[in-house]
Amino acid sequence: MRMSDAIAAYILHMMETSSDGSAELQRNELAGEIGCVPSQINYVLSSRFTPQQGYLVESRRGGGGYIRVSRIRLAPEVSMLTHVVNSIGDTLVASAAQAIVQNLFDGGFLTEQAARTIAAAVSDRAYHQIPVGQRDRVRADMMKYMLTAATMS
Amino acid sequence: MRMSDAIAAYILHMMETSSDGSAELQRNELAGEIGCVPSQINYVLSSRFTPQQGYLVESRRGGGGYIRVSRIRLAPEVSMLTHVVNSIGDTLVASAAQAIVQNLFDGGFLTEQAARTIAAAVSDRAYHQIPVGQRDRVRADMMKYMLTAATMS
DNA sequence: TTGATCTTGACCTTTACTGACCAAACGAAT
DNA sequence: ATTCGTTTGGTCAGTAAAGGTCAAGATCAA
Repeated sequence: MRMSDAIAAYILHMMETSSDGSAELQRNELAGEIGCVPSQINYVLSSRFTPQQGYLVESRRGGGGYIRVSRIRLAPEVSMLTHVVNSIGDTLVASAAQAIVQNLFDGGFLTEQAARTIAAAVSDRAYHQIPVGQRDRVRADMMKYMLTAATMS
Repeated sequence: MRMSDAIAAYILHMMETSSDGSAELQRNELAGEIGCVPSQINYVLSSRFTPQQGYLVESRRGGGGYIRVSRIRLAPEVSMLTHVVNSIGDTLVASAAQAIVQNLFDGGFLTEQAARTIAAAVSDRAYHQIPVGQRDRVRADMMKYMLTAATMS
């Protein structure tokens, strides 16, 4: 198992077991327990706990410093999908697209069938006929059209 | 025996003997064992483990990367979708795509949200960045991937 | 012969990991 | 209040470790 996955799992577990659903940790201590360099914690936070994936990360340096990770509170349905659509730029990489779909599904904004369908439509394998340099643009378009349509249900 | 057949057989064997019916492999390692170049694994996956043939391929790059191949479980009630997927050729015009979606929705094979989503993804508007002559090919691909994904649960 | 399928290798993109160096917050001494 | 050492976390560039793409050539089958 990748070390990054172990770190992510650890943080997720902390979030699940804590009373308020957030994880509060100390960077050096966690790095010591898991056995990695401290900066890898930052790598995991920035690659797997981004706002687009539905997480909020706050931190403080100095004595008594901490890192707190919590799930972003989800807004009402229509405004959530609209907000996500508006946040998508002209291009969208496959991994970011998958994260968006996962987050919307977790938040209950997409049915399982719709989520699976969208995930398939934005996966890299669906674009093999399209030149590599253009895929992310088409994907962004596709995602916006689909989420907009999903909103109207 | 062709090398591609050997690779396909190897993957199939992995799937049969694994506990969950899926094969998880590392591209370079498998290429080394079988004695072919790594990229041939991709060729085999894209020619013999397509959604139309009933397989789902997922992969991840980077350290600790992997390729996972699994067989799509087909429930009796979704044989309709399977049949539709198989009946789609290499190209698919927008009007035919809309008709297919409408029929599947009417038949109760798609939820309303999924139907709206798919309809958006195969509508002409979604393809304005793609050269006209290529749209129907991409659309056919997109439709097959989405319907295949929609059959899974 | 000719079109489809197979094979290969050079080059590319993404993801993971590490460590040196940086920046901020705290607290005690002045 | 200022200074300064200590304790945190932050950044970034480099390296390594995967898988992906593409086009050219080889082989096979009709």
